Amino acid sequence: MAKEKENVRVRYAPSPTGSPHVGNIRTALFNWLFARHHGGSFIVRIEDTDVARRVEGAVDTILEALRWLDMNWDEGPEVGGEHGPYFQSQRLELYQSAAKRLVEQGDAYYCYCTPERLEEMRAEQVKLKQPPGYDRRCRGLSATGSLLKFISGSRRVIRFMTPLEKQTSFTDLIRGEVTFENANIDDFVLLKSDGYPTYHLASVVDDHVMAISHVLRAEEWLSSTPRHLMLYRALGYKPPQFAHLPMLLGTDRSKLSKRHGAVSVTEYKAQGYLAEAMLNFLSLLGWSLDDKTEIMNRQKLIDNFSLKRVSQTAAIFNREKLDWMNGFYIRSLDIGDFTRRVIPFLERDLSTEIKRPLPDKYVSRITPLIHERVKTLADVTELTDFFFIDELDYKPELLIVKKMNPDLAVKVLETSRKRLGRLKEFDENSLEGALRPLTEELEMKTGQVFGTLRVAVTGRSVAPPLFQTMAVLGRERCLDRIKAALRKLKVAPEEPEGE
RNA sequence: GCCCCCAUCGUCUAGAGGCCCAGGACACCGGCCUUUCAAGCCGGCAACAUGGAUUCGAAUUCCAUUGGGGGCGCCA
Repeated sequence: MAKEKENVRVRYAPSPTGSPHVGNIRTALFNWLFARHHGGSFIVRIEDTDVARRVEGAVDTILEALRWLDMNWDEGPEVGGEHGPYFQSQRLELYQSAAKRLVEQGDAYYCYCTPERLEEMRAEQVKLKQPPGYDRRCRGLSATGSLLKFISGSRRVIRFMTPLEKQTSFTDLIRGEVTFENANIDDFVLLKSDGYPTYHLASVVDDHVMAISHVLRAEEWLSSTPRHLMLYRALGYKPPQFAHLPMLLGTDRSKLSKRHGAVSVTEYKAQGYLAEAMLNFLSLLGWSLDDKTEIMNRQKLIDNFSLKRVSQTAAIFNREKLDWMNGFYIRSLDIGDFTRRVIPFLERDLSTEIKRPLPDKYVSRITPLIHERVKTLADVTELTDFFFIDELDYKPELLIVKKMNPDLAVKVLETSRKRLGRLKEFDENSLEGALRPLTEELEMKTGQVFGTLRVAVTGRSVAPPLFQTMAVLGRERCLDRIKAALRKLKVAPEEPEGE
């Protein structure tokens, strides 16, 4: 038992067809946590055996995602390892010789059926309401017949000769014993006509050669597991242990896809989610520590991760909870760290008319004001753009806050303008000292006075605390904005009733 | 159509026969705090899919039904 623990070797085997899906990364995370928990190895292997679907740059995107979440790999691209290469496209001979060996052993055969024929066959099966699957036409082909077709130039694949009887069972670490009737499994392709292996062959060969101890993959693979087991047996390999993780679904309960909005981790990063939050959130999709612990850092996750606590039920990716958790992590950042992380988002999203680079000192006076008010780093721009813009653009009506009228608003603005002009210091305390008494003097509520000022100074009715905001903006800017507001009020026509 | 998996609040989940007329979190709804918005604190709403069986006792075991998901490619 203890010996097995030391030999834990798991892999994340993405196919470079685009930017990685959160579900895909969740699978990577569980593999990574499992490896780290057991002191084993986490291997990254690129399954680039589909020439047609390969996407340029996808490998980099995938590795970048892993790096962002700080999931380091012990073997794989860039770092190498004893079992390389870690790109399947560079291991073709391995699969080809395995396939050939299976043919020689009588466990596989050449198939000359054309894609067109297979399509017709499938159409027919659908029409007759039969289960789709290869009809095994070439299975009985004699060696001579096969050779003749080959010489005549027909393209061919290698198919596995699936046993027609009995059943295949195995113990899934999460679901227990699972059994399949062999008769329901068709003669699947091992080697495509372009000489590339299918997933089934390649993953079995590689998992064996790379000494993978546990295969942790999404549940969508559960029904191909008997094929893999048959292959292990035919090749004389000892199979690894299997654990099929619950799927991640979209809000409509179907397999998570682009239709469900942001699905790639790269997008989440760009939207201002923190890697720490994403990691924590993903870890809770299909796994839990106990009945109350939710906030866990990387080390705590590693310490506690266990397949025994992985659920069997598919989970819906709940964006609202992610938002909450991201906000929680943001709030727990110290202000310097928060500011440092915010700057790239401001640089990216603020109007191009604003001079770059943004002044660090000014920005670091602003960030404390919205630190606990954002759910994502990208939220900051919208909340703070009035700090950077010269001319505020807003409707004059906005200046008439609740329980106010234009005359009162003018009064508030005029009075505060005078008062602010005389202030010695323009910091939070003196501002409060000067403005708070105004409410009594004018016999108004704080909401009326401060609300009006808020709009004048920020151009919006929702903003960070007034005195701090004004202090950061500075006297000159505040006075200019109050003047501008006054102008808006005097120029603005009376609002017609009932509009 | 066939095969496989799954089934606790809207969502993520705790629960491995009595501790559960079911606990936590998000969301939602109130309240407090408060210059707006947040944050924070307090409170509330809300679930064991259905039917059988086993048992003194079932959310927990078994069987059906229903529902959901996944798979059935020269894709992974």
